[in-house]
Amino acid sequence: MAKTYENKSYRDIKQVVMDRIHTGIWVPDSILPSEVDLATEFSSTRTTVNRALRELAEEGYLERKRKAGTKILKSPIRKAQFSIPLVRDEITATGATYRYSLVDRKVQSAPSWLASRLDLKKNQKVLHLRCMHYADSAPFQLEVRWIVGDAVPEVFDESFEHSGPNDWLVKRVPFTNLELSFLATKAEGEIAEFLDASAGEPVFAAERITWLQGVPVTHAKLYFAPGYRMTTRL
Amino acid sequence: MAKTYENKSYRDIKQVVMDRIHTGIWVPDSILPSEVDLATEFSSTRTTVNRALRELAEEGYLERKRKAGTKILKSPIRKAQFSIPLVRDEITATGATYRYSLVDRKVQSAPSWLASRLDLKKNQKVLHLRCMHYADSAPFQLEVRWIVGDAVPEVFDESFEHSGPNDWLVKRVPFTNLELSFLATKAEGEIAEFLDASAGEPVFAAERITWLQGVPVTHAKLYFAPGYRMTTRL
DNA sequence: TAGTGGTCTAGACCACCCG
DNA sequence: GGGTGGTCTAGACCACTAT
Repeated sequence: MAKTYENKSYRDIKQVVMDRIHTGIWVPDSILPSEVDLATEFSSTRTTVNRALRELAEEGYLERKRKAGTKILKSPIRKAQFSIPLVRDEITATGATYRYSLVDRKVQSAPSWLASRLDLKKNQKVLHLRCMHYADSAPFQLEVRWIVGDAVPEVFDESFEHSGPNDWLVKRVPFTNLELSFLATKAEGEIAEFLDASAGEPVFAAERITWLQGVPVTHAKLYFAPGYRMTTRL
Repeated sequence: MAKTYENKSYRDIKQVVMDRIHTGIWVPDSILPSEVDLATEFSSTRTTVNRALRELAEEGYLERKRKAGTKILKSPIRKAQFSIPLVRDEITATGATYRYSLVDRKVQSAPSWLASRLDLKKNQKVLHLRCMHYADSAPFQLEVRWIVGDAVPEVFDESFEHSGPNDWLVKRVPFTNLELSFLATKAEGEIAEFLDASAGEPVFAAERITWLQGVPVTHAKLYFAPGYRMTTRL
């Protein structure tokens, strides 16, 4: 005997759909009833059902295609979301005091690895910065940044003595594309010294490249002090 | 002379809102006009404006509160999304051939560090597994996994000789909560051998803990072969 | 308590794309 | 060609919360 549901909210519908998937009433690779049918079953409207299914699709559980219908994905595409706060916020959020220090600043031609990575023209002028971010006087992050002059000419007027280029960039230069990588690397030489790490110690690093409408804006490599973890919860 | 917009789609409205923020027409910390006003301006309806603003809020640009209105955030909370595919999919997506190998399998009491981490009772039975994942015969990932027997009793009947516990778990055991960390660690001893890494070489690792309605299900630590990067684009 | 966003309804037109 | 999802409209009631 089929149980009848009389739900109202899109949240309830999401819940029922997920329950049916988990209990095996609906199985992976099969097609769900159409929105119209579900709306009838739930004594709801298509608009509400649509929102429920749309969100579940965004969350990676379903795949929707016109005419083909809504399919249950075999293995949900689990998406981990990391929020990328400003270093300052990340540090002060822990209760620690944030301190910034400019290590060096130099205008130069783009080194060839960078030109190749960002697809720059030969000899394009870039601003090269190295900065340290401290949490309660302990090294937290070493930032090695390159900013493309053609994309942001005003950057050459900034000293970045008292605050980091990231703060400045997010306020001034929007970006439309971002490539972000996480990796493990070895702390050596100066990097180890700045981070107060033993030579050869593994450190967590992030590499970040941003573009504004196809134009490369900046390349940043962030080396975190030993022991750093990037964590998220779902 | 104020320009009038006559947009229809929620996408257009999102675009206009973002443009106004980027060009400084609307500034951080200020409050946007109400949905009703915007609907009028855009010759649209509140429903459509609502969707536009709701999505921008989800994307981290706005903060919305009843009665208080919609505020522009100073520094948008940038969210990086990483999809967490099954290892198999990650490897085959590159065109390489995937191979799985069970290293060892043991039923035992939870070691104290694990019991503490997952908040298990003393002497709770867990299944301990170590597995290797290869891409074209090159080591790709070493998986060190613990599965809590009380949460998944059937797991003790599985041999996991020919396919990994992850495949099995995602099909059989839904989870409601997930903690995921990325970190850099040193390859030593057996880990280095399995990953074909030099002793002391930095490797990228992920730690993943899942719960089902508050009950801990599994703990996995994934060690990637040297050189691995986790990358995402926005 | 009044104003704002959160959500639902009922209906419509359309784009896409499978068969 | 026809069924499915994508989206918009016009209107309504409600929940929250700043004032």
